[in-house]
Amino acid sequence: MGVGIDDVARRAGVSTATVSRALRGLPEVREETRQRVLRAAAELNYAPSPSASSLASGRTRTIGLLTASFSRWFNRSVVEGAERTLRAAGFDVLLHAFDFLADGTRAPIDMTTLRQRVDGVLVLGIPLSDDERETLDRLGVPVVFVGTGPPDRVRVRTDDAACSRLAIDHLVGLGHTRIAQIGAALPHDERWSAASRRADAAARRLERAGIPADPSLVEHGDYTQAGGREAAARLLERHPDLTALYVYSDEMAFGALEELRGRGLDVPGDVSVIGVDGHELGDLIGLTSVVQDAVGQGESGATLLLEMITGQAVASDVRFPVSLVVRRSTAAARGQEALSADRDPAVTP
Amino acid sequence: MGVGIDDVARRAGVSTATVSRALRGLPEVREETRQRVLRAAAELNYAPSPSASSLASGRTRTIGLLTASFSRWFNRSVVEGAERTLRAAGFDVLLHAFDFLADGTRAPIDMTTLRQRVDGVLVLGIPLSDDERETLDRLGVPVVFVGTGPPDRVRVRTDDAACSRLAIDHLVGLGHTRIAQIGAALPHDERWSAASRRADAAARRLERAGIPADPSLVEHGDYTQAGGREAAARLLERHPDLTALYVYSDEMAFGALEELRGRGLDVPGDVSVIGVDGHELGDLIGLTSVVQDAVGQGESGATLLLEMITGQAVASDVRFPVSLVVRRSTAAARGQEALSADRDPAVTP
DNA sequence: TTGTACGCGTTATCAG
DNA sequence: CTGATAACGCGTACAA
Repeated sequence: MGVGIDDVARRAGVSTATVSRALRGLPEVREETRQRVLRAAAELNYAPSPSASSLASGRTRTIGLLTASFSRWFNRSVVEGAERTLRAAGFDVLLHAFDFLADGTRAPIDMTTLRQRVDGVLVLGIPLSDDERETLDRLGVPVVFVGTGPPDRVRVRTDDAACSRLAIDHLVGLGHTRIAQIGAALPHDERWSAASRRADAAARRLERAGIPADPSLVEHGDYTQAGGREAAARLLERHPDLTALYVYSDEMAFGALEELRGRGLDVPGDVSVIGVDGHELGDLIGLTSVVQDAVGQGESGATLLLEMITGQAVASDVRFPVSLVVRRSTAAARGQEALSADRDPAVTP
Repeated sequence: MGVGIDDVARRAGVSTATVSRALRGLPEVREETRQRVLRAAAELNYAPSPSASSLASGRTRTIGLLTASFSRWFNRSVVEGAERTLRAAGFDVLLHAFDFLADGTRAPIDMTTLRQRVDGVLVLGIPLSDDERETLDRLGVPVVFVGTGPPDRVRVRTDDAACSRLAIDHLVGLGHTRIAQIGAALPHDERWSAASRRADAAARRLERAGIPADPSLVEHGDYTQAGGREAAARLLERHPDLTALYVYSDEMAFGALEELRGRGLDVPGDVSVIGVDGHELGDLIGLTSVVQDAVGQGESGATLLLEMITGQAVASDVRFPVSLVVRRSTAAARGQEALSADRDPAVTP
């Protein structure tokens, strides 16, 4: 069934080898011959079989996209950017989404399913175990990490230090001293995750402001709204007197807002909340946030991967800038009202 | 390079044919032989080459997922459910996302890239042109439509009539008569899109309530927040006196809320708003909504597709139920306060 | 139940 | 610049 390369060859009056060369745009074909082949292919509505092509060439024109679930804004935004870039370059995208359990763990990823299937792999927001990294390496294809990744690999990420700096300095500038955080529990690779970089940077900024470190002021969520809500509940239980919350993602921050509202606490009257991401609904909800360009990180990661596939040398550590967008969810700590005289007095979202 | 099927055969002391049969779990292999093969394969860390396997068998164990962009909640939720189901069945997912332009149009989809690449196709929320449907058919693989699809195809969808019935009856029950709608402009297949089904059903319910049809009370968005906001602006420009808004997706409804707030209008004091979907943030924002199970629709579509691939007869039209969740964004029309005496008086989200 | 041998549709090598 | 032909690695009739 189906029309094959030799049908085209026969019709164009050339060999299959020439058809293959002409269709792939190789330079050693006379222009007139190429046109003849192109016409014959079009007339027969010919399209090469990807399996046969892969088998013979060893290339697949396919990229594996390993990502944590779309329930997280960052992941789906990165996927959007990466998919678009890869498709524009003629690559297909094989999607592997992984669900994390509530405690931050997940089932181990079986990389062997990708063997011989992809020309490269993009890993989004999933810290991999050493074992997983090793089997990934054994695939023998380029790998790019987006969002979180070991320092010796090609990676694209948010400037996490700047992230925490902007957030903490903003809160400190408003007079807050009882500042709690909602980060992320991650089973693997903790030192190189975005969450741990943010935690480290936050600790430094707090110290710099003369605020003593207190581990009990740090809780962990799973980057979902529900997880953020639960983490906020645990914090408020332990520290009813906290006045500010630095949350590592907008979605977790939304969950925290729900919890605060549920407890009858006013935002920002009683508690200021700042998130990270730049979620589309941040404006409507009035959430102050450190925003980043996630789609751009996807595009960038895809571009790097494509360059590696064509054998180019690439920058190994691309860092994306962040910026602060102040909305209604943060305000001066009690007793510091003067500082915020010019701010919108509107209350909870 | 790499270990092949004959390495395994040699090690297990059998032929390559037996290795192939044993590894695929075919019944005609003696159990003892199978174990020997399995052990040899494991020891050599063997995995069959997908390209070679596809080339020889004609099967790919891959599903094509055609979807409109993840910017829409429905799409990403369906993808989540479908991906999980397909992976659990041992199928890979090839992701093709398509961006719609603001006017509801998009670049034509080139289905030929899927030829010989997939065993089936899942189409999510993209109305296809006749031409696209035809080339899709020529792929010769089963196709399932989720969210929107022609009546003669296997499809999974929301009960759109119930959707509009719940929404309109809710608003009518609150005493509203100037009810505007934000639907979706779709370039192809308009008669069979979810939006047109909802529009038809809404018109019927309004008529039933004695409210005359007025096309100028219907606007179109692109299912994004920004599109919803713009559509709301156009409606309010034309009909400053409208008191209720039935929006075909929560995200567009969020955009409408932004526009209303921007104009200093109170929700639900001046205008009631009801959306559709069951977006995670509906609760925090206080949006009344007709909720549906999008993840379930993804799972269902994937299951149907898998059944079709194995040659089973399947239900051709699966309809998912919807239900109404009332929150703060809807209230009695002015002059009807008595009806809502028991409702939360809270104002704009 | 197992083995043999051919075919799947390209690409790449090497001559010409 | 073009053609002949050998891989590529596995599935599957057919034979045993």
